[in-house]
Amino acid sequence: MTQTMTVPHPIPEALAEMIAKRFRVLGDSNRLRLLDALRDGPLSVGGLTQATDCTQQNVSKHLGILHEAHLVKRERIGTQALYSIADPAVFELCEHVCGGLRRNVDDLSELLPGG
Amino acid sequence: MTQTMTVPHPIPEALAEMIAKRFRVLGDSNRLRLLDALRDGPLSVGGLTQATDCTQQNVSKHLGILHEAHLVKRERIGTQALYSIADPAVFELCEHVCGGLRRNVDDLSELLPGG
DNA sequence: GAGTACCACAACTCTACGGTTGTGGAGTTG
DNA sequence: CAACTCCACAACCGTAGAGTTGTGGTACTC
Repeated sequence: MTQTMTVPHPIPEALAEMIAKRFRVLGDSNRLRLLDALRDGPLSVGGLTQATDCTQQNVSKHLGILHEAHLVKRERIGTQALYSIADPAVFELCEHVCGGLRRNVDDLSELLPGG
Repeated sequence: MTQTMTVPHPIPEALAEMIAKRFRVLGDSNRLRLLDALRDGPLSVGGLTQATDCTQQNVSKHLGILHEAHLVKRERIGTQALYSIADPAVFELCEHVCGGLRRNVDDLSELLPGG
């Protein structure tokens, strides 16, 4: 499962920008919380607006960004728009980041007495 | 190795912001290229300046950001500053992102005739 | 058809951040 | 000490992007 080193080296400028762009899409806490809210299943814009404490317009805007990045799927049901996770792999990404953060904290902890 | 679902759900606002912040650090192509340039081993600021086409001040600034995020280590040797990868796991992150991008492209490819 | 949800687009403001310029400090060399 | 190299800090400018406000469009309901 751990496909190793498919990224060319040195990395082409264009690829670096593509990867960076996706990282930027994930670099907003509201968008992460929207994705998190969709873990239990599809939700409408109204439902997602309640899940976060943003305005409906703001939620719609962030969902548009996530949708353009193919991170969520959109399905229209009557007057509603049902959003769902397009690729569950995004959560693995967050797990990886969390793992890195944890190692950082552990390293700091060892530097302190009683750590 | 695949530690599953250690991220709480629903995700706390503060944690979402921490994860988002790290994503933002990785959301710049020059920083990704700096990390990529360090894959072969430690390099000085001068060396990294040559590897990219940025000014020395810009490289130093980005390295400062990467260092503050604990993504690179710094070691002073005389007048030089040797930077190196602090946690090789960042490359796995990039691999994951690349995997997601590939799936997106493949999905698009199937929609086109001859795909 | 009138009224009412539900959603998304556009324009605007304000902040965050990338890049440049200028400069100063630390270390080495002669 | 003087000159030079290497690096990082600070101030500035320009732009990308997050959030708000306003609004229009689509689909149900009565």
